[in-house]
Amino acid sequence: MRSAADPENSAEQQSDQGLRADAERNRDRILCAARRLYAAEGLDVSMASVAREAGVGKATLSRRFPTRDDLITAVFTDRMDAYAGAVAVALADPDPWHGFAAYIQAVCAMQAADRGFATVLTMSFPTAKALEKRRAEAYHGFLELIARAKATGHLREDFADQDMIILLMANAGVVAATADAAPNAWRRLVGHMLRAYSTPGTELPPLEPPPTPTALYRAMIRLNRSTSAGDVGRPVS
Amino acid sequence: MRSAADPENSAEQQSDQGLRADAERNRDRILCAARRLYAAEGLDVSMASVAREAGVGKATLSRRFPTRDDLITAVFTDRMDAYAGAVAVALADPDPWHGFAAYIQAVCAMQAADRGFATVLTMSFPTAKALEKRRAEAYHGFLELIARAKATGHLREDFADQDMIILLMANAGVVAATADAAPNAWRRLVGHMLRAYSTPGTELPPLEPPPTPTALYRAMIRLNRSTSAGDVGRPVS
DNA sequence: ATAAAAGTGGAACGGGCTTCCCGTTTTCCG
DNA sequence: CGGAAAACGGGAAGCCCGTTCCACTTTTAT
Repeated sequence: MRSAADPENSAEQQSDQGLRADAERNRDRILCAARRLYAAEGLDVSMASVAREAGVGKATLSRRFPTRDDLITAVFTDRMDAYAGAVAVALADPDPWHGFAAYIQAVCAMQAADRGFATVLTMSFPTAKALEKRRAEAYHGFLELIARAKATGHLREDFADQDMIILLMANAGVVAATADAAPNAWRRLVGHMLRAYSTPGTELPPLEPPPTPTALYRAMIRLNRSTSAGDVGRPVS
Repeated sequence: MRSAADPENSAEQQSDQGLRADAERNRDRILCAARRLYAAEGLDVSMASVAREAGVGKATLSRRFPTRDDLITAVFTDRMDAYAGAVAVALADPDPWHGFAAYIQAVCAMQAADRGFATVLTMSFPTAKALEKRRAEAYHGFLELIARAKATGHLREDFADQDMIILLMANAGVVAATADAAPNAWRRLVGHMLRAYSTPGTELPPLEPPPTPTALYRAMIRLNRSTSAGDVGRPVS
C-alpha cells in the first residue's frame, strides 16, 4: 500500500499542485466531513450537507469537486489502498486457504465499517483512474490467491472469481439493512459463504451466532432514510 | 393462499367500501402504475412520478394514499399472499429438504422479479396489519418447514430461522446491484447458500454458472439512479 | 507595504417534490 | 332527469437540492 500523497502521480490529484494554503485547508475539511458522512449514511448524502458539515460554502465545495463522483473518488482512494493491501497480506500467509478466508473476512469487515465504502466496492468509476487502478491491482492478486487456495484442495474448484463480487454485493445489502441494529449479522453471512466455498473437511472459522430476533426486527424497522441498500447506486458521471 | 378480494376483511381495504365508480377506477390505475414503477425502479420513486404514470392528479393520489407507506402496503399485499402461499407449497412437498430448497429459491426469485418487493421483504411495516399478518403467517410455516428439514438430516442443525432474513437482505443487495445487467447472478448466490445450509452428501440443485465478467462489469457501472440498492430503506411512517 | 491573484461565502436561479386549496366535472340517487 | 355530494385536476406555497454569479477577503509575491 502506498501513501495517498504519492508525489509522482500528478494527474489524479490536484491537492498540491499550486493550491493556496487556505484552499488546501478547506479541501481537507471537506474530505474529512465527507468521509464521516459517507461512512455513516452511505453515498447519497447531498452535496449541500457535506458543505454544511465541513463548514464551507456550497460554492467552495462545487469548485473543488465539481461532481459527486469527484468527491467520492477523492474520499475513497486511501481506503482502496487498504483494500489492495489486504490482498498482499493474504498472499503472504503461508496457508493459502487461511489467507483466502481471512481476506474475505477482512474485506467484508471494511464494508461493515463504512457504509459508503461498501457501495464503492460494488461499483466501477471508469473515469476515476486512481480507484480503478487499485481495484485492478487487488483483483490481480486475488486471482493468484484463488489459484493457490484451490491447489491446497480446500477451496472448491467451482469457485469463480466473480463470486467475490457477488459476495460483496450481498454483504453490502446485509450491511445496509442491519447497520447499528444488528452490527454482526454480516459475519453470519460470510461464515456461511466460506462454508459453501470450501471442500468437505476443511477447517472453518467458527460460525457467528445469528442475531437475536429482536435485533433483526429492529433492523427491519430502522431501515430509515434512503439509502439506502436500494441506495446502492449513484450516477456514474 | 387466499384471494386479495377476501370479503370478510373489511378494515384493511377500502377498495369496495362505497368508493364511487370513477374513484375506484382511479385507485386501480394508481395501484397498477405504482406496481410497475416499484417493480422496475425500487421503492423510492416519488409520489409525483406515480401520479404522472397513472395519469391522475397529485391530489388524487394523496387523497387515496396519504402516505407513501399506505401506497406500498396496498401495492404489495397480494404479492405477500404469494409469499405466504409459497410456504404452503413447500410444506406440501413430500421431501422436506427439497421443499425447503425450492422455497428459498422461489422466494428469492420473487425478489429478483420485483425490485420493490425485494426491499419490502426485508422491512417491517408495523402499521400495515395486512402485510404483517401475512408475514407472520409465512414465518410460522417456515419454522415448521425448518423443523421437518432438519429431521431429515439434510438441513444443518446450526441453521437458524434468522438466516432466512439475512439471506433476503443479501439477495436484495445482489438483485439491486445486478438487475438487467446480470439477471441470474442471484441464483449463484442462492446456490452457494443452499450448499452452506445443507449437511455433507445432501443432493443439491445444480449451481448456476457465474455471470460473465463483462456482464458483472456492466452491472457495476449501470448502478444508475438511486435507489437502487442503497435504496434499501424508506421511512416507516 | 501594496496590488494582483486566488479564494471565499452568500444570494439568486431553476427544477423537483410535497401539501394544501379551490373551481370544475362526474356520479349517484331520488 | 336534475341537483347535491363526491371526486377530480391543476395551481400556489414551501422546502431542499445543485449550480452559477458576484462583491468581498485573504494570501502571495514583489
